[in-house]
Amino acid sequence: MSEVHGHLDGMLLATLQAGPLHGYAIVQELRARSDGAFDLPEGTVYPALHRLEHAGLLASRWEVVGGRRRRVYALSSDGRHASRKAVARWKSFRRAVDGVLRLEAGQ
Amino acid sequence: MSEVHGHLDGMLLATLQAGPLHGYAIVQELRARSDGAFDLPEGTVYPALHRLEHAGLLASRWEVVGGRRRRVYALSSDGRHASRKAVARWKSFRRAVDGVLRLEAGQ
DNA sequence: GCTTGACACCTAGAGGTTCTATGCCTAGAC
DNA sequence: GTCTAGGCATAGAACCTCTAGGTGTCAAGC
Repeated sequence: MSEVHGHLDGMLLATLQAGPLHGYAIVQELRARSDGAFDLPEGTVYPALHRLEHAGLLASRWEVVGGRRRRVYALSSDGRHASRKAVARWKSFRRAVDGVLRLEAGQ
Repeated sequence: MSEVHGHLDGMLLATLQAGPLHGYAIVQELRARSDGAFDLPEGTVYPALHRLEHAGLLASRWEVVGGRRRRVYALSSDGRHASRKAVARWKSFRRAVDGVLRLEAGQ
C-alpha cells in the first residue's frame, strides 16, 4: 500500500518553497518535517522529481560538493503557483475526509 | 488523478459505522458528508465494497424495497476494528502531511 | 404508450502512482 | 579493506481508481 497517497507532488513542491535542495536532502527534509512518518525510498522520490521537472514546475542544475555531484532542484514560477494550489487542494481534501470520518479540525 | 487518494477503504468503513447501508446510499452519504467533494462513480465504490467484503471486513445481504433489489452492507467485528484503525491512520497521515506543508491543525 | 430521470447493481480494462529491487559512484572513519 | 553515509538512476511489479460500458426497476410528465 502506498504511503504518500497521491500527495507526494504537493509535498515536494511545498518542501522546495523554503529554497532549492538536492534530491537526497529532500528525502531527509520530508522525513524531518513529517516527524519520521515519511521515510521515502529514493525510487519514489527521484522519478517524481523528474516528472515535476518535465512538467516545468521544477528546474535543476548540477552541483559538485566535496567530490560528490548533486542535482539541485528549485521551483519555477509555475512551480510556485502549483505549490500554492497544492496546499489549497490538500486543505480541501483534508476537510472532506474529516467530514466523512466525522472529525473536527483538532481531532 | 485519483480523487480519494487511497483513503477510500477507511471512508467506507467509517461511513458504515453509523449503521448498515446499501451501495448507492453509501455513495450519497459520502457526497453529503464531504459537502460534495467526493462524488464518486459507482465503478469506484462497488469494487471497493466487494474487496472489503472479500477481506472479511463487511458482510452483505440482499434486500428488496419497492421492487428494487439492494445489497446492504454492514461492518463485521473485524470491520469495526479496521474502521477504528483507519481513523487513527488518517489522523497520523494528516499530521504528517500538515507537518511537511508547514500547516497547523486549524489551517 | 413513451421518454426521462432517479434508483440500483455489475465488470473489464486503462491509466497513474508508488514501491521493490538493483545498479553505479565518492568520501570518510575504523 | 570494509563499512556507512551520501548521492544518483532505472525497470518493472503491484495497487488503486476511474472510464466506459452494460443490466434492470419505478414514477412522473407528455
